[in-house]
Amino acid sequence: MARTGRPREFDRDKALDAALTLFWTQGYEPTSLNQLKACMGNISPASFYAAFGSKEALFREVVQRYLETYGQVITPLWDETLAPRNAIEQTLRRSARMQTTRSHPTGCLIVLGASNCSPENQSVQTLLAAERARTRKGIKACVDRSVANGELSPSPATQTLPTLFTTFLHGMACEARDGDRARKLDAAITTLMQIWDSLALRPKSVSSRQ
Amino acid sequence: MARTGRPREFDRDKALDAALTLFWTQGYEPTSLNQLKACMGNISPASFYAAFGSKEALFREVVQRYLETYGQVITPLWDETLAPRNAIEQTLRRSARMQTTRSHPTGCLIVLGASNCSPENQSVQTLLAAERARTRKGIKACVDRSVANGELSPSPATQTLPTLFTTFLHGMACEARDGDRARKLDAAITTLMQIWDSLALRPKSVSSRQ
DNA sequence: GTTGTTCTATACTAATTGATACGGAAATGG
DNA sequence: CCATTTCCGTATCAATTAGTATAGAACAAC
Repeated sequence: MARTGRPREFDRDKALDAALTLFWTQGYEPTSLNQLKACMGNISPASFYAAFGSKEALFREVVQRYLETYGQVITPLWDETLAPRNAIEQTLRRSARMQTTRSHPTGCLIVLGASNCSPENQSVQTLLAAERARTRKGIKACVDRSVANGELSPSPATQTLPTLFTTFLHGMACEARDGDRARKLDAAITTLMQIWDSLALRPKSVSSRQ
Repeated sequence: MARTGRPREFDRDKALDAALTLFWTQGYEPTSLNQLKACMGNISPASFYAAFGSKEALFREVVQRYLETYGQVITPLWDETLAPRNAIEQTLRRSARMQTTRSHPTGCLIVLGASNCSPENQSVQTLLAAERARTRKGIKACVDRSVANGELSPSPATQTLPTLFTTFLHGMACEARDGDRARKLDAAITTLMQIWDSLALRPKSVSSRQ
């Protein structure tokens, strides 16, 4: 459907990607509209608000794009064709690699994107907290699935696994931001996964290094 | 030594504590001078700058105070009278409890205090990164010490332990901020420490729950 | 009580924040 | 060509940012 009127002069998609990079680097609040407009191709305030509505609306769109691209590293959590152990291991390894890759900002936008917020931006903080809760739930579902299929016993130790893996996953955001490389985190993941094996009644899946 | 002149009307120490709480909750950048002055007892701008110099100088003082109080939970790392395994376990358990205690903000100021920063405040970010590096070094020293005394073998798996524990430690800041309670993290720590035991050649220290 | 010192209150600075108003430019559809 | 639609550039908004200037108030020492 052809739209009438003067066409937009900048590439909305590229502008969104540029905003994603800036928000990922600095976080929500410290990123000013001036910086955003500059990195989006020196667009005017009018163009900005016409195309994206507001700073918060842009951020929400940025988070959405992040989840659809970089954030895909954690989708194994919801892939029931994968053995639960493998799903978690893949999630950790792919996150480690993604968060340490230098062709884009390091760390995780969902963990670090709005970690410093004044009260008036609590909605933004809540947005990311909800995503983290979703991840937590995905990890727990994998462990539950493994208990259900008899690989893991429903022991107290098993019940600590979701927190253990989630805490490590979120901690990688800090380590990646501080300069840790993929290889280092990946090696730690290998050691971490041994906990699973030590709790397994009967091994159902083998370790895979993608 | 008695100082001449009009004495200060507010309690500098209490004001510093109030600033600590505010910075801990919101982080460095989103915390405005107006908020600070308000929570410090509605002190005037003149009083603020006379007593603390600048926002950044206040933050540095706040970090110092944090390290001298709440941050003391990680001092076992440098206590060579403790068995290395015990030092790390104590550090994790005490951090978990401290970060989840509700009589003050949750999470860790060193991890979360300046995670969102614009370029002009990079010095603040660097300040906290240096502290995290110090922690990382302390954890590694414990593992090295354990290898040196023959408890752990210098295997590849052993060499991943510092990253493993550090990542988990820093990850707790996120989990605590998201509402996890001490008991939950503490249980995960119990499971995490089993990795150490599985790598130990000969157990030299027993698990302690403070 | 006077002097000297250090505090506080008020007003203010220049710069920046996120967001708008408005007029003109540039395209489409007829 | 014209009419309509949409976008862009500029100027601007009120509010807030970190930080100061100035004048006077409140204490100590003498």
